[in-house]
Amino acid sequence: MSQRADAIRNRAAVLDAAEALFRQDDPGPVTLARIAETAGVGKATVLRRFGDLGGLIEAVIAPKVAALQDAVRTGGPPLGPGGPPEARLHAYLDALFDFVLDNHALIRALEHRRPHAYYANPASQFWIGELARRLRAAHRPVDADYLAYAVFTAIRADVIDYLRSEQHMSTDRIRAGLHVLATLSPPGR
Amino acid sequence: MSQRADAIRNRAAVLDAAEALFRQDDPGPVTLARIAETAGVGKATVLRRFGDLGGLIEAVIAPKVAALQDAVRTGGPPLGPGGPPEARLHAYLDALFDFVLDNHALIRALEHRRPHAYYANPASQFWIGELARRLRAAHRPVDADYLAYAVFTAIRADVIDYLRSEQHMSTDRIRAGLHVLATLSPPGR
DNA sequence: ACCACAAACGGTCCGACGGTCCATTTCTCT
DNA sequence: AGAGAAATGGACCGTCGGACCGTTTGTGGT
Repeated sequence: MSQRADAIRNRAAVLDAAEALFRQDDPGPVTLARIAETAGVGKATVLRRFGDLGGLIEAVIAPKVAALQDAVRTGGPPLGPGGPPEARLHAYLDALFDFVLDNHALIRALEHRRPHAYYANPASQFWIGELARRLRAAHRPVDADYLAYAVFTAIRADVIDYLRSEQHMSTDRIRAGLHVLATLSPPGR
Repeated sequence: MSQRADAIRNRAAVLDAAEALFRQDDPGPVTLARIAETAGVGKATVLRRFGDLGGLIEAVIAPKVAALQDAVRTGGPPLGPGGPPEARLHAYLDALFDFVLDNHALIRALEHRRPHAYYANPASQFWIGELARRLRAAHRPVDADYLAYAVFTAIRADVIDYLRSEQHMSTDRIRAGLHVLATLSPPGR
């Protein structure tokens, strides 16, 4: 046997506890000790299982990331393969935007721990790469790789949270702005 | 007399020390204790003068912010008032971009302490407001207020540092991408 | 020149945090 | 049931931002 039963149970308990804490309306500081306590487990158990707090957070979103990646890679069009490039780009933007809205607290935590690590994260790299691909497919005569980073940065959870809570922008307005950003093309002058 | 001489001297020493530390190529963690030690002063002196670390950092960039704001408000065109809207927008973007490059460590420190605080900062609000104004003046048929936030977010120091150091994008490429971002208009379909 | 007092000072202390250590407990296989 | 490996968790550590407070220092009035 590769894993002891209690270890598996505890692992799940920790993931559930972290998820629950981050899911709250205002999570406040989601600390290692709080997660451990909520899971009814010692801090060391959390760390041994996930390496560090960053690893735990990544483990919490991992299934959600995988689900979205599946939809993108093998789901039905236009989010999955197939369909007109224009529609694929917009469907992808919507999916990404919803993903950030759904997991904003989690993502903010990731963004906060060493920003480089957030962009370097395999999941982020996938989102950005796919974004660039779809921008290119939509034939935008621009530096698609840079624009992909710019658009991805525009959907950072901290930015969106700020625009919503402090600037009172509706999600629809932000979403619309995002689509415009990705639809823009240089003036033909 | 409103201020004692030694207080003034120490205040300057602290500002110089902080500036020097942040100015280094790789500042590493610029900590309260390190700033105090470099300035030859106790930590309490730093805190009493500036409230907290955030206040100190803001005090360090304040003169640079003021200088750029002066150039924007009362300098010669196209950065200052006057000139064609198109040129004014580009000159402003260049100035803002250079400003971030020059002060990236300082700005990253600000971004890192509660992202909301960074955007809410009066200086940031000025940059964003002016950006929206110039976007509107250039007659972009878009949500200028949102686009201003998006562009401002694209010149976050953490993002630019990442693109340069990890993605090996040249500053010229980033700068060009930025100009394109602000020059784009929706396709006329 | 001196003195008294407010202003400024800085070393020490505190609480919170992420992470490590290791003596003890608990599972699982035979 | 028993042995040994696996897992555990509370105590511990280093670091950080910030508060406290007894001591020192500048300054304006005499």
